[in-house]
Amino acid sequence: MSTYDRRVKRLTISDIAERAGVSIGAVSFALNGRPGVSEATRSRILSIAAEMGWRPNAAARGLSESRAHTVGLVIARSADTLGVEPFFMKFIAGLESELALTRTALLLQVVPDHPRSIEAICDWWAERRVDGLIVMDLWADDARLPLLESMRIPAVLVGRPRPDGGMPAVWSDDAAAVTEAVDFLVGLGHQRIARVAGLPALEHTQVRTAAFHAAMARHGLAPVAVVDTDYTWAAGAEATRALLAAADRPTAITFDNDVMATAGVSVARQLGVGVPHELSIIAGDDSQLCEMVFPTLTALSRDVQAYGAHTARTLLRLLNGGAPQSFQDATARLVPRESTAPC
Amino acid sequence: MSTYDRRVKRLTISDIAERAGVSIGAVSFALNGRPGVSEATRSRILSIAAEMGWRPNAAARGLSESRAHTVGLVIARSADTLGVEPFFMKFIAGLESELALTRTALLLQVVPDHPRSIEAICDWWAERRVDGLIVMDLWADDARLPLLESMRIPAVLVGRPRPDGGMPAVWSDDAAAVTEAVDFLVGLGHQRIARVAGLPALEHTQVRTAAFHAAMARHGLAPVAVVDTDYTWAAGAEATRALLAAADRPTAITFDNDVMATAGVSVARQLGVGVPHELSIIAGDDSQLCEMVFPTLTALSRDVQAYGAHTARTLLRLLNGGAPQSFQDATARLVPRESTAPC
DNA sequence: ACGTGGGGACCGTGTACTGAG
DNA sequence: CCTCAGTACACGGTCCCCACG
Repeated sequence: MSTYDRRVKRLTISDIAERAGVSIGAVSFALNGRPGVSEATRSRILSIAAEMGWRPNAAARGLSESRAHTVGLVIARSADTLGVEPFFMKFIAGLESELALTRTALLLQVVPDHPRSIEAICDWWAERRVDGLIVMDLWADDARLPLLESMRIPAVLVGRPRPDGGMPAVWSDDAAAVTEAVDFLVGLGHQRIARVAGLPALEHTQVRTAAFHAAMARHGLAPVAVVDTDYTWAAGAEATRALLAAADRPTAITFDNDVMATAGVSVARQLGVGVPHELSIIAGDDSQLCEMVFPTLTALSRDVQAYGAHTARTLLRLLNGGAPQSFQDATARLVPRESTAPC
Repeated sequence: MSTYDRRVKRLTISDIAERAGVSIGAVSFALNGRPGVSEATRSRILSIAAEMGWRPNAAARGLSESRAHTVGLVIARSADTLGVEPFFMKFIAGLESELALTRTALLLQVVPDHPRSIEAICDWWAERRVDGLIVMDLWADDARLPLLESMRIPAVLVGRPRPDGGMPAVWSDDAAAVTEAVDFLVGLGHQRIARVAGLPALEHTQVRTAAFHAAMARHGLAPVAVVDTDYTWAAGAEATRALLAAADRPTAITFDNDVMATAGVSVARQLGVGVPHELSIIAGDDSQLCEMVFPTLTALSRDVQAYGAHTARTLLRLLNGGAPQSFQDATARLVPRESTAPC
């Protein structure tokens, strides 16, 4: 016999019905705000339910409604890189602030790679554990999208909308943000600018890289280099080392996240390259980290929590029968700090 | 009419039964490995189920078994501090590596304070969304514990076991780790040592502070100061500034996490105090962050993912009817880096 | 005819009980 | 009499149909 007996009698709707002297159907109607009960009965039932602390059993409700009142988020990254990226926790907090309003739960799965992410999605869907999904870290040619479409799984994409518009997306104009960073550096007199990019398979990396080339070209400049990485500190350090060792050393580098920008500062210091006077640095994500290093980092900043909240709202609208409707969030804005200076 | 029709016909157990030419009872027995079906029938049913990609409906199973196959994790911290602490994501990844083995899902909730954490727990339990809980950030006098006991909610504590032993706990010897740090500093010749602690309401902060006093006393030393904080970078910076401005400035400071230690390095530099030659610094958590700053931080390091995995395993054992059995994880070990030097 | 509330089918699984070979 | 499979009901809600005043 276990310490915890699963078979303890728990409060059900019939307890409420009995206590109120009505049928369970009446209780159900009263609680869901449907017509069919008088206002007096409804309020009596509601106060009894509240008093007894009754809440509908999620499994029973889910079975009856064919709705789990739960959405899923699968994150496909190694735990190491996840940990240092403040982005995810902030995003999740934003998601939940919105989900809580409709009593929708969030199921989370952290898996190391894409195949296992697909596996997790299929499992959740087959078991009807989730009503819909939030899909992050979109690849340029993402195997999950055809899967989601063919299985008709409601989902919101965190990233650019697809041309066909079948799924809603929540996104911000990465290209404009990158352009602002380039314009800012050129305005300071920089001509030799390099970009340390994130995972090349990710769509937004490609968008940003294209925008970087375009912005440079508009100023009649050629990029010193664009280096692909995996977002880690080590990769950022190595990229910086290579860039600073080359003959045509850049006078400014933009990094695709804050972690790598920090690595860049660190490497520059080791090599005796002064930041910002000999090298300007811009971080592609903003977080407390950017204010924790010396010099503090000029960064592209956005409200990540709001981003998460908008994502949740977009998914909920879809689940409630709304047509797929994408949402463009605010563009990241440049926050100048100490790591950038005139050239 | 919505794009997504919730009423699409989905595979159920009766589809499998029909296809196999048996009753649904036989299918259920076959899939759950119970006696009552012949081996030939069982394997035939299993292969048909696998071929059709059938998975039991979680709501139906949960309703029938009175078990959600889901556990909950409530994190009560502001999104800001959560973001910079790599600890949580690593811990979650560790939890899930273990939960996935038994197909148990993880429900996550991030709330800003304790009362709302209690609210979330009550909601989940009343709705039977979870079978058990993982309780982190224990307070010395934690209002959640009596609640969990009175409602008989299975839970595992991440922290020291309670004297009564009613709930299993997963913990590591914080006192020993702090002692090792003090011994290390004293071994380097330090006499004036200060401690920048975390949230004073948290139990493990109190344990560490007590251990700090004891270890110092054993060496015949009096602490320069023990400063309570809220774990944020700003608090760490302020504490460091105060300590370094005082007449009896410490020659070494231990910080309760990596973020504040980073702040300490930053403030020391601003004040022209050389690290490590004039000031040694030890970080109480280890992460990539400790290797991202200059000088790199000597830290108390542990395998946080394994910690999460052990926690999940302990909870699952309890849920499967095992007696509450606590688990002492490995003690954090000191990893010397560049931020500590002889005095 | 209309507002109100009772009775019961149904959602998909798990699992006693029952009965046939 | 023992093995295997079929039937029936429980789990706790939602929601439709219909009786009653």
